[in-house]
Order: sequence, then C-alpha cells, then structure tokens
Amino acid sequence: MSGLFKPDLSALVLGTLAAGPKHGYAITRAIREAGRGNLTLGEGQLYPVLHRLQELGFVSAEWHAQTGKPSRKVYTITEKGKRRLAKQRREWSEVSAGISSILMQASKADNHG
Amino acid sequence: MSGLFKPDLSALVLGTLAAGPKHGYAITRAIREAGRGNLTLGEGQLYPVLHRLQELGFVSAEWHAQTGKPSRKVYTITEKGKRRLAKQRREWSEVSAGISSILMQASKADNHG
DNA sequence: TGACATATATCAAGAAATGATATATAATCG
DNA sequence: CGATTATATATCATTTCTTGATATATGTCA
Repeated sequence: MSGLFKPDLSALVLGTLAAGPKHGYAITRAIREAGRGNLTLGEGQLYPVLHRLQELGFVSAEWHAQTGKPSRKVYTITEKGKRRLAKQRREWSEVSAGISSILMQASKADNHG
Repeated sequence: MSGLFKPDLSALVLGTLAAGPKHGYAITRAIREAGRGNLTLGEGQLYPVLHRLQELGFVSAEWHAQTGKPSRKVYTITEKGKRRLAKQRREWSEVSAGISSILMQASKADNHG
C-alpha cells in the first residue's frame, strides 16, 4: 500500500472477498478501482497477506485451471474471516472517526500545557 | 501507531499542531485522547517523526525551560506545514472514502473473473 | 518487436513499528 | 519508605512491513 494513510491490507482483502470469491489478481484490481488511484498495492504485498489469511483460516483457497492462461487461485472468505471483517469494520469506524477529528479540527488559539 | 489501521503519524501530528503549539508529550496525549483508545503511539515513533518534520520545515521547535520538571520542546506548525496538512486532509478524504467503500460494501453474488 | 494485461510467487533492500531502555523530578499510593 | 505513575525527551535493537525488481508463462495490441 503506498500513500500516506495505510489501512491494514488484510481488512481490504477480506472486505473485497465479502462481495464474492476472487483470485489474487482480481483482488488487486478491485482494491485499485475502489481506491481510484489512492489505494495502490504491489504483488509483493498482496500474496504474503493472502497466504497468511489462509494460514489463519480467514480465507480458503482453491486452484482453478485455465487453458492458455495461468491457473487462478480463487479465495473465499470463511465464517471466521467474516467475524474478523465485522470486527475490522467496527475498528475502522472508530479509527477513522478519531483521525477525522484530529485532521479536520479548525485552528484554535494556543493551548499548549 | 498500533492497531490495524495506520494513518500517517506525521499527518496526525500536523493536525494536532494546527490547534496550537504543543510539546511532544502533549501531542501524544492529544492523539490518544482524540483516538479514544483506537490511536495509540509510542515515544519511539513520535520523536523521530517530530524531528523529521522539523528537518523538512513543516514545524519549528523551541525549548521552554521549567523548574523542577524536564524542559519542553514546543513545536509550532509552519506555513509550509499548513500547506502540507491541507494536502493530507484532501488525501485523507479520498483514501477514507475508498476504504469505506471496500469495507462497508454489502455481500453480493459471486463475481470472480 | 515491444509493451501491456493476465496470473502467481519470491526476494533483497529500505523503511517503519514495537517495546525496552536511559535520564530526571514530583506526586501519589500502600 | 518503596513502588508506581505522570511528566518529558530521546535512542536502540528487534521485528515487521513496504517497495520494486525478478522469475515464469501466455495472449493481445500497436
């Protein structure tokens, strides 16, 4: 994830998979499109995260063969993953509210002390 | 910054200083309070960021002596820092909208392909 | 022919986060 | 009286993460 604000990539992956199973490359595109240039990610970041999510049981994976093109590894969010996503959504609401309150506050008089 | 979602600490520091000059320890408290437990940060993170912001001319610093207590280094946001903050606010709006759209989307039917 | 899209994966190098440690004083608690 | 917490700045080792390149393999477009 490039840029100044870096959300946990695992949350974005789970959020993307909540809309339906996807392979890694499709996840990359989905995140880039939803971010409209503000959320970019490299493969060097995505695949390790995907493997860790699978290892922890938040997603399951299945190989889908294709003729003439490389095989796809299709990921599906698990029940455990959905619970984690729910938790991450709550956390996101709180964190983003906190960041907004700090970032969007108006300038006031001195108050150091 | 701990937790799953990690905003750029420099943006939070500049945002905090926009409300008035503060010393490092006060910045820490301000961010923790505004984050209501969701934004925590260690000193090992804050001071290097503060020094880099000063080096880059986004903040200026001045020592304030105290009797019986350690001296404070009071930071003030510069004009350059204000312009940077304005940019970071815009970026935050876009990034947070993108994250929200990914995270808060409802589950749909399969659409891998 | 070269570049780009599809598709997964690893790796080295650099950047950042975590948590501890150091230093120093005052107040609070048992 | 000893321990802990708050104030206050700063560094450091360890671990973790990001970046950008590399590897492999095919189809399409200019």
